[in-house]
Amino acid sequence: MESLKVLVVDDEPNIRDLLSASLRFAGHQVSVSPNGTDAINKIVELQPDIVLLDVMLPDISGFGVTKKIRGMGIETPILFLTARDDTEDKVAGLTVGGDDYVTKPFSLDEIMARISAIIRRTSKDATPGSIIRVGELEINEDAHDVSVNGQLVDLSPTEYQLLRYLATNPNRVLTKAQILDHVWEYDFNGEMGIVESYVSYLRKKLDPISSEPLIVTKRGVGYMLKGPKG
Amino acid sequence: MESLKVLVVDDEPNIRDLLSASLRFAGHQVSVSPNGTDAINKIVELQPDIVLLDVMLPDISGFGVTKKIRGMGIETPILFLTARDDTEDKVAGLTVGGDDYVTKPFSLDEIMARISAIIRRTSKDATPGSIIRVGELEINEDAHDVSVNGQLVDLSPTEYQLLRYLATNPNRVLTKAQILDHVWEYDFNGEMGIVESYVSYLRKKLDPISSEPLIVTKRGVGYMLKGPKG
DNA sequence: GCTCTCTTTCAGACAGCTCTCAGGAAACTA
DNA sequence: TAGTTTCCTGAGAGCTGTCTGAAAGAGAGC
Repeated sequence: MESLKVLVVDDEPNIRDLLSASLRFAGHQVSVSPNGTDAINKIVELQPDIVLLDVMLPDISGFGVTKKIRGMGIETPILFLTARDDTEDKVAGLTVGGDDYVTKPFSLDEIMARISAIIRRTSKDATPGSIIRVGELEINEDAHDVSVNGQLVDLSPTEYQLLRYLATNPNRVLTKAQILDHVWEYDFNGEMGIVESYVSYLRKKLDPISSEPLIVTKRGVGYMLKGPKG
Repeated sequence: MESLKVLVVDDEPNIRDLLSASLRFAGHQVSVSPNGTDAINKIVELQPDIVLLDVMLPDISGFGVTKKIRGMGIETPILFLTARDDTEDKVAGLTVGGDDYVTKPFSLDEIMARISAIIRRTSKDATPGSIIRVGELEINEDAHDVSVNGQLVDLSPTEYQLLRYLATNPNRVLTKAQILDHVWEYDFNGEMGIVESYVSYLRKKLDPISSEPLIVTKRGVGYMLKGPKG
């Protein structure tokens, strides 16, 4: 994914920092905004490629912001951030066009995946296949499908996300802390043992099909997905 | 690695001295700070390339310092220093963006490796491969892999660190004391015999593959990794 | 309501690692 | 050559990190 102009709109500083740090690290130009009116100004002024927009804002709601800028003829795609218990149907109606939403608390990897998906859909010409291939492994992000040597593997949501994160960093050791930060929700309060458990689950499903173990343990460091060449 | 501006923030003078001495020796410009408020001032004033930040400070915690400077739009990467028994969930969240952490007690070589890694990741343009090559030896820092003449060698964490330290100083004799200081944690209380043991382990694994002994003993002085020339 | 799946925690088993020690080899010294 | 120092390496005790099955809890769907 090339460098994008991203606007992050949220009234919670923690969320803003988390998102802006991650997005900047991913190579994007990030601006932040704490409320609706400021967001509208920044959208008009900066013309971002995508807006991460909290629905619950102190002044104008995220919906209001959307209505306003759409009224101005601005078609910037929006990724809404909503609380989990917000009535989903209200949000669902807003995902027409290029828009989408994630519920709080989210995981970083989920946000990144959604952004990629939106950009992929809205950029007409380029259709950079949404397929991640690492050796015998193939992940189809559109279909949420995983196959090894052409054979489909049924994964739970968390298993899928974990594998996806590993697959986007092949031949690179990822610490349990990194995995926890990217795959689990940001308010997850548990221990790293859960990463071990899920790696174990993945291995049990993948290794019987693959010709050699895909996930290798680097003792004292972390885990690594083994790609075709070192 | 070129010369960097580094700020070391820790309330323990011993740690400050240890780190600043090593970093200066490595050619960096080092400033130190004993607490959070002073650290914030110095970060704003000096604009360091990287901050080594103890989490446990007498006034503001390392997290507080981070929040403050991030709020000012300062994106300097941070390497956190945390106690090993801090509940790990507190640490989670630190590996997003360019930041990272090490647990106390650490080894100097680990600190240096982390700094290199952070700088490598955050400097967009230059991607100086994370591969150390010395003669027939090749160390892939991303994969934590070691190979001799293309053949993979399986090393324990300590063996890896020792070899890495030797490989970053090829054709240069390193005393056992130096090795102990760099590879083992700073509160290690044992004898230098352990260096001999680990050199022995390494030789047993490397020499059967290499065409000539890689690690040579300089009797009465220390050990040296033999590079292609000299 | 019930069932089923998924998530998360936990504890036992186990392999691998760290570190010490001691006997013996090798290399200097005189 | 004999004595002394330094280094090498095998053996082993204890520890740590990892794996995995079991089981409780949460949530979705019927």
